[in-house]
Amino acid sequence: MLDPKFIRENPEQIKTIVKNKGTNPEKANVEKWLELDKTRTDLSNQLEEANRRRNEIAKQLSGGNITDDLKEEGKALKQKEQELRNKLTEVENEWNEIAAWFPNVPFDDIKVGKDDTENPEIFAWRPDTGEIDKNKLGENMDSAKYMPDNLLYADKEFTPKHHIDILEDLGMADVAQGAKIAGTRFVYLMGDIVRLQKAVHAYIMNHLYTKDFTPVNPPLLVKEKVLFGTSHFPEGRDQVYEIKNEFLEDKDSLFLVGSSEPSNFAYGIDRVFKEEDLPLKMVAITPCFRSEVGSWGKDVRGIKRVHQFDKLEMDIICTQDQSSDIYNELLNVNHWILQSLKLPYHIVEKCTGDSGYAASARQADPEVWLPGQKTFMEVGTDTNATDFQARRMNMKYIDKDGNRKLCHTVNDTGVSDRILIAIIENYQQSDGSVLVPEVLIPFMGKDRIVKK
RNA sequence: GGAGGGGUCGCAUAGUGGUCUAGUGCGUCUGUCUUGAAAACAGAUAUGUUAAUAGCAUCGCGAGUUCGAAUCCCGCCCCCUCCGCCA
Repeated sequence: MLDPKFIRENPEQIKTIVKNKGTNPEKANVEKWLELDKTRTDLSNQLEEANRRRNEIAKQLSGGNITDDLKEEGKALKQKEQELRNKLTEVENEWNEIAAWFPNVPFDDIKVGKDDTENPEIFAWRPDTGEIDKNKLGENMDSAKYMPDNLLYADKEFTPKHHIDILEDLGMADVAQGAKIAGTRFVYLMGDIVRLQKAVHAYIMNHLYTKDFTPVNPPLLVKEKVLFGTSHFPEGRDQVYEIKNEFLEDKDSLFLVGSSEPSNFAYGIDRVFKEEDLPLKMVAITPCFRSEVGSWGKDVRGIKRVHQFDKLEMDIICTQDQSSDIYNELLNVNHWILQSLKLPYHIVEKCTGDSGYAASARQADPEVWLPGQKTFMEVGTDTNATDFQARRMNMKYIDKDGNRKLCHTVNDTGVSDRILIAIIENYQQSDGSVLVPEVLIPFMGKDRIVKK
């Protein structure tokens, strides 16, 4: 949510942002909003004037000296007030509805681009030779030609396999049974792949504990306002599973979160933090649920895009001065994870056209190189939402001078289950086994995953 | 699912139709006093909105009665205690 005052004063800028971000201009209709805004102010002034007069009359009548004239005027005012309030509510609803579609203002240096093919690469790294010269980076996949052609950890040269083939050969994934009991894009993961997942989680959590993170187990079924708060609604409503049945205590629906981000940030709803208590650095490992509507024909093979997966997610509530540094700090966590797992990767900063997430003022995606598929796979997203989510969630802090200010929110994927794909495809061996990355061996209790 | 109690200004409480946006205590801030601190005394101390030190809104939420609602009616939410059921 943007500050109405800001919209009022910068309508042309909003139009540009709507265009650059590819937001539906019918929904994010600036002109219509401005019109409604005027009507709203007008109605609101009239209503306040009516209320003022009504209060005045009530005061005059207090103490029992009732006169019919004033009583009649009061009665008439009540009528008028009712009408005004109805109109105002109507206008305000529409006014809010449109404003809900205005995306956050991107930072000035964010590239204007049409889609992911124009995302600038800001960093690239491979385990054997280290960071790739920044001059060699470009857009999208331009650094691919500097990425390893072959598997870096293979015992000998062979044609790499797709992760799902490796998983099924090793008896660690059962897609067919998942589909049978829950439908397509549901999968059973079993055995060492699960142990590997737990190892990755433990490895990262131990690191984050030293960085002042608070582990959180949040609710995963939440009310609508939570998903509105993070801006998953209204834009991404179709991505979310709605739980609606007669057994809910509340009549309103609940929604299964697609990430712990909404749940974690909702911890700050209607709160006023003390400045010295910020940043509040939360980390949660939770299941995530996504309908994936609209991408039913995409990534159908394997576990890259499924309806349910686990994610280690970092969510930080901070002051306005802290968000940029926190954003970089989280990106450094991503660097640390991928480098210590010795996975080749690059990081792209999302251009306006690829940053569909309304709350985003800046976003970057770490993407791991898959030598077998000769492509990068997104494994996370670091997002600075500035005050966009905080305004929707009414999340504030009191600064040193006693002023109330909106918080900033920053969120980043630590790892999702996609990291398992990255590990398996990069560490596969000619005999079908998979090496365990060195740093995970103590957490895994073994150095290789083999067929039973 | 059944029975009862409760949600008021940071905290604790008072407040059953007008003098209540709201009293009192604690806390916090400022001042007086003091070398300084404490104590005592005096004053201040909610948020949102708006150009506004004026106005309006807000006593869990929503709707209603009334000229006028923290207070009355209706619906809902949340918390606590007990019983039942269950993971």
